[in-house]
Amino acid sequence: MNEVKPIKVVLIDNHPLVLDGLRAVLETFPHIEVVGTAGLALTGLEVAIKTNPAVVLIDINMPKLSGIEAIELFKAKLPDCRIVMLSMHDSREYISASVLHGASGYILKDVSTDEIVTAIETVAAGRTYFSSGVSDVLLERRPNEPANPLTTREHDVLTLLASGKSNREIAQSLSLSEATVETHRKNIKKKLGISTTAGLIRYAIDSGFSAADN
Amino acid sequence: MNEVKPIKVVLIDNHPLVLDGLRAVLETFPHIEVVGTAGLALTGLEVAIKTNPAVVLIDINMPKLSGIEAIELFKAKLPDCRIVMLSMHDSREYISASVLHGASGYILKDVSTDEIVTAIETVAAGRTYFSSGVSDVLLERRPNEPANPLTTREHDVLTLLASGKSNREIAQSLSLSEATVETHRKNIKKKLGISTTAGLIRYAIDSGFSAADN
DNA sequence: CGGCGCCTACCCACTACTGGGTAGGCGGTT
DNA sequence: AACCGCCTACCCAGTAGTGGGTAGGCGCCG
Repeated sequence: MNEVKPIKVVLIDNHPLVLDGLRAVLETFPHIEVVGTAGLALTGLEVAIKTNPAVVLIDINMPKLSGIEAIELFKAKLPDCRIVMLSMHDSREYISASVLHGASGYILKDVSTDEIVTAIETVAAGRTYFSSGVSDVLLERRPNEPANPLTTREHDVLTLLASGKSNREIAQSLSLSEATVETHRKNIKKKLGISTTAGLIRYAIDSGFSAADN
Repeated sequence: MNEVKPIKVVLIDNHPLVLDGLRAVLETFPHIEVVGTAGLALTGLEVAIKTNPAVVLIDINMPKLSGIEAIELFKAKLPDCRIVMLSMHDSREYISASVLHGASGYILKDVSTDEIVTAIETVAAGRTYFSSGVSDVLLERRPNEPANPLTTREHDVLTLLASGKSNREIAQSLSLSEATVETHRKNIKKKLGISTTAGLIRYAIDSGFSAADN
């Protein structure tokens, strides 16, 4: 059905390796055309505005701009463009958040390339695509449950926490009382349903907080 | 110089995406021949024994077998095979550890594909290759400094710690006293020069401990 | 056999984090 | 104006982790 006009795709990932690899693989399929790639969400947006792709594949774990924020930008500038999130891990909160913000698909990076092609075809046809592990997460969660990502301040605290700082150091960095940092931390834990510090840090790293190189 | 006989390469990575992508990219170079790929270190070893490649590219962040352990296995079975480590982050201790265990190269995944080709050519020619960020790390460190990776037990403890477990839970998992787990944790911190739990977890995740999907 | 490294385990005082509150100020919405 | 969400900040009792020891048992190597 899509043999006549190829599906235009833009790829965004901060790993050139993944980018070039994905492009090389996708270009072996005649019905898919990679019209642009980018290493940052913002440059990706520029590329997409110029090329008007049907589908954008974007890594959720990006340095400057979180995946969720990126979805909003893309949806605002290119409302007809379908967005597929790529993620290394199945960070539960962000799957639902992605969907709520308008992503049409969510696939884990440990998926086969065939499945990525299927995902592109499916969302280009106007439907949604979620890789196996992902749909489980979505089913677990009632739609009225807000899946509220964190507030700005909570985001700040979590980022510093993930970079290996103690409450006291975070308080100093943000010019806050230590007590306030603890309040934020408590709220984050409550929101995410995570009880240990270790779990918080895993969550932060998996979700693309934390520059990952301190 | 290598145009006549292509360099035989085996790729090992637990992300099919990276694997297929890397293969697709490398196959556009006539002097490089990908003779096999694998998603696990052990299956990779089997493939390598059958195909006798000149170079093995292996992800340091593998579920079952850590990158370092994998190097030892490969060196034991295939002493002439040159090994290049692929890593997502520049985990300082493990760069040196890789080199000490016999890796011929260490490249970060956020490197261009051209640089990967250069790395393959260089190690196949009998030299070593380290991507830019990596060589800095090596220079920082005196060769007599042991770069001692952790003991088996410390490795176990750190892995569980990174998966979000408390000392008590780790003690239960490993059938140890809580006090012993704390001793191990103290020793790990001393060895790595990391004081916070958060820092430990970052280290663990960056270094390819932690199954990354609990 | 003596030494060394590792694993195990405990003591102690101290500090940090936890999880439960409450609460004032601020800005935006109804 | 009343409400709500967010940011700020504190109280408290309890638990967990820190950092400094010591120490016995075990296996390996010279």
